[in-house]
Amino acid sequence: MQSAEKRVRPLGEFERAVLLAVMRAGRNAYGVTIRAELQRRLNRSVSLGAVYTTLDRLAEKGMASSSLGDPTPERGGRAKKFFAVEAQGVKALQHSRRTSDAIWAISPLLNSK
Amino acid sequence: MQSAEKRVRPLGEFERAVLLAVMRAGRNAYGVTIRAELQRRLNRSVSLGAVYTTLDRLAEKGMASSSLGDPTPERGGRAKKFFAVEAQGVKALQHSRRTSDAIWAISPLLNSK
DNA sequence: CGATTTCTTCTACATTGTCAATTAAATAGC
DNA sequence: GCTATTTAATTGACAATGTAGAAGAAATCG
Repeated sequence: MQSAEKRVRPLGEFERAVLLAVMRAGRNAYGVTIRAELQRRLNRSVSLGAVYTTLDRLAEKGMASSSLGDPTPERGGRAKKFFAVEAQGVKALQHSRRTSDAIWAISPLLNSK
Repeated sequence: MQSAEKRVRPLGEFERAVLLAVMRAGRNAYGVTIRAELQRRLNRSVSLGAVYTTLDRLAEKGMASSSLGDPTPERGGRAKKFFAVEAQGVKALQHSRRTSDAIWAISPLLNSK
């Protein structure tokens, strides 16, 4: 019997970047660090709002999860909300990776410089 | 003196695929062939409407151009509208390629299997 | 002409991308 | 206890992209 192919919801490009950034940031993945990672990598500025919005949507889709951090910062400031990539997220990323490769493979003229 | 960095408008992922498909189809790039190429590559169905809409948007942005084909088909049927990738489109694709690579480089865990 | 074929246009709407502005929670001082 | 200050998260909005399905156009054959 064949698996029903749960149709993995496709990821937008920014969602992908965010998910990967979360992965990258590891146990320290929360708004500010994620944003920093994104800006560094994408080499452009990204608003925190954009990050949170995307993070929330990813969470809704079950690709990421969040947990409130210990409310014991060093010097004031609201508690952090940490994010983590869920199994579905990894799945989606892998699928996304395949699609991305397939797209670039369409025309060999543009391969990695 | 430094170039003003004309800010290359970013390409959405589907736009990218379409542009590459046009490139691929070469002198025979028009709705039907482009769509076929996309479906084969992306391994999923794509409506003609989606293709044309995207093609038009790319043209508006100056990344692609079109020209009406010779109105002399074999057996009825409206004339074809051929598309070609413009210099700006190539530029955008290259830029897009770099960004795409940068994104995947964020977390090495997902690299090409 | 009218039927048929091959294409392109349109109309619509869902999803994503992105901010700027607002609100919340914490803590150090007074 | 207040309140200024700090660090984060949440909202509200809107633009850009993704994607179809229905409708319209142009050609050719009988």
